[in-house]
Amino acid sequence: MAKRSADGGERPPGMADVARVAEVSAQTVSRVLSGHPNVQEHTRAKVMAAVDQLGYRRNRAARMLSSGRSRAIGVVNLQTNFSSRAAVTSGIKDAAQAAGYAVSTATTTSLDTFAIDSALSRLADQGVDGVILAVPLIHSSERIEQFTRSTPTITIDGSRTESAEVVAIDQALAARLATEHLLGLGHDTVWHVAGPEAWLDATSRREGWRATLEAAGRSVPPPLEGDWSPASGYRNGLILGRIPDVTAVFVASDEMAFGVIKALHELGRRVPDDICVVGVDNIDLAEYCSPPLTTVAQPFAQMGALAVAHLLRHLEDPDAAPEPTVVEPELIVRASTAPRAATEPAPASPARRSNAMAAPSQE
Amino acid sequence: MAKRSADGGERPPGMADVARVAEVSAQTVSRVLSGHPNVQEHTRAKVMAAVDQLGYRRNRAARMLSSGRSRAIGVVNLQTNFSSRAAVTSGIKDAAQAAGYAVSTATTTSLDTFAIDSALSRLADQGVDGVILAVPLIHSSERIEQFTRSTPTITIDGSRTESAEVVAIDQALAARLATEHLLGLGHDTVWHVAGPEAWLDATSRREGWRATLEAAGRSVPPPLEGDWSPASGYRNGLILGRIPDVTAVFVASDEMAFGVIKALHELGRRVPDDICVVGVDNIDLAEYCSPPLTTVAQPFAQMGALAVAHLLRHLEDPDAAPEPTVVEPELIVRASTAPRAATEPAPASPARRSNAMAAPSQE
DNA sequence: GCACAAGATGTTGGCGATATCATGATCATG
DNA sequence: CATGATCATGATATCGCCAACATCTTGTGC
Repeated sequence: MAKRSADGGERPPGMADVARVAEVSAQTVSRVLSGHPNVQEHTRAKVMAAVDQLGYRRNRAARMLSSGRSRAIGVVNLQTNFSSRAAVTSGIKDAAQAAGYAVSTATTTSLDTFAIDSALSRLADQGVDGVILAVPLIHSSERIEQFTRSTPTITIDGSRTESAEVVAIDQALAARLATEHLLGLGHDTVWHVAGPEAWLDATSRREGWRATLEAAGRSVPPPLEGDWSPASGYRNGLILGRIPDVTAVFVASDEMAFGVIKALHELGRRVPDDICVVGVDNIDLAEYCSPPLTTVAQPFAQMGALAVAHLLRHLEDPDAAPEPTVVEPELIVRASTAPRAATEPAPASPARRSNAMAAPSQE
Repeated sequence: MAKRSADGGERPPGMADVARVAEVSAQTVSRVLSGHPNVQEHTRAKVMAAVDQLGYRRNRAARMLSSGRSRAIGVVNLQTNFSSRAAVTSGIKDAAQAAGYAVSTATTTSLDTFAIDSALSRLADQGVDGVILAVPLIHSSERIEQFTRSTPTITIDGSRTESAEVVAIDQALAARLATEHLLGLGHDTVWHVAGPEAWLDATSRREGWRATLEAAGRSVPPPLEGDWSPASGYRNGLILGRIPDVTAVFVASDEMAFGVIKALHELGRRVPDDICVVGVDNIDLAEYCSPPLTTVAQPFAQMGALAVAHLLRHLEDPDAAPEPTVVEPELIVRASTAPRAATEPAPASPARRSNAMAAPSQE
């Protein structure tokens, strides 16, 4: 068995070593280290002294094996470069670390049931105590339901399952903020470049946009759809720029908004003079777009922290009532939107026809 | 002891259960699952059948405790939103996962010795078998050296320590590609916005830039310095735009380049007509900058994979010779650079004198 | 002053897997 | 056909810690 053969190195100290130095039993050491209340101050001090004299650290594997808990939580995330995803994860990590939990993330490259299931199994293998699901659950499978039943799970993108608790950003509100902002600037209606349907966030934004227009008695233009990438924004921008009616666009992500704006530039439509654009996410570069992008900031880190809080509460007390929670986004106004009245007649060179259809076709 | 009390749920099957079903000993199950060669095909099949009949999965904690190895590697990373960092991590994760290793990341918010040391400790607590250090090691402390001596470590940002192996992108080459590209376009010399000195990547780029200029017999302008953020690029752009001599700038990151370009726009200096800009990283949005950004793409994922390969090789065979490895970046030419000759006389508002001395002093 | 509660610490027995050694079977060789 | 080598498998002893129970101390009420 584990014989740190060769190496000549001495193995790291164990609880027994600490116990010997502190002249107490190993169990007492354990109690001190776990913050158990029934230990005399005097004893505690002796133990702590021994601990850092020896540079002792508890062995995670042994703890886990013995107690059946890992003090680790898992996160399922989609593998992307989008900073919004990273921001969520980092919020989760900070909160978890503060609570003494480790985080292990499993990334998936697709949203299909199999891929998500396999990410969950990887986490299960790691022995996580709970999971935060940061991807949309389009079709939940029996295996997934079974997992969420046996392992406390929080979803943070709006997915509902039988047995998982939900923490999310109010996406309908995000859409309403953006849309009302544009209407308030004097636009007759607002067009929309949505995210992929598979993403619940995306559909919530789309519905929020639609509802806002309807509530205001405006016509609802047909929504376009992208895949969150700047390239897909660009393709949609090439379309929007050719529709004379379009004066305001609500784009479901900043990355896509960059693409839309680039396309509009190329078509000679000025932003914000001819067309106003609002994004979502408030990525770092939003302010450095030209023009600086008006967008809806999402409290990613806060949501991550909240998800962790809920999960840990659930882990400590499995009977706690699951309460869905939403956090609110905030509109950040920059220069990609401006009052419509002030800049009505725009003689800028309108759409040129040309090889502008170069956009590669993809679903 | 671990008594899954209450819950009424039956505990997951153990190796003994599998052994019983397959009518072999637990040890044989272990052999089969570890791919040990000395097992008859017949037996192996029986065991496998039992395994997936029961849905058995080995308990990681027990394995770890018993074998002393965790089959997990750790990554130390800086907490940022920059996609380049995420790309490296994701390259690492993929490669590790493919090899059956888990990855746990520890993020640090600062580069000081204490913060890095504490990130390493967190990883040590997790019991990782090896570590990939993705942040620069400015001052290595005794504790850090001790860690790298006892745990196989790879650095991927150029840090050298006594006992860690190095995998890195050739940053001097990145700088040379950018600088030579600009010189090749007819510029007399090239200015530089560097990253923070603490980052070895940044200093390598700066030295590569300097060396290239010197080799070409050009004058070397004083380098400016940012902190990788778009905001710092913007600040430096406001300075550069006021210096009439400046016609070409090599910016040490795309994010900063966005800021530089925004500043130049605001000062009325056209890109690329008046000033050419080259970035580094080739982030997703680089193509959607206006103008689309010429940049040096770095093979982040490849480097991550390579680092994992080296680390695992080292783990399997501790005596393998440590061989430093570099991977090469690639220049991506877009519209933020153009031949100088073609656009010589640029009557754009030249430098105004003012508070342009804001440049922080640096060595 | 006694019985009993509550607090402080020690003792024992695994958690689930793997390493090591032991054993029985098969096989080549002289 | 005996002898040792090689292969396939089993038995046993932990790995380092924590849970449950046992024990010993101290304090408290009547």
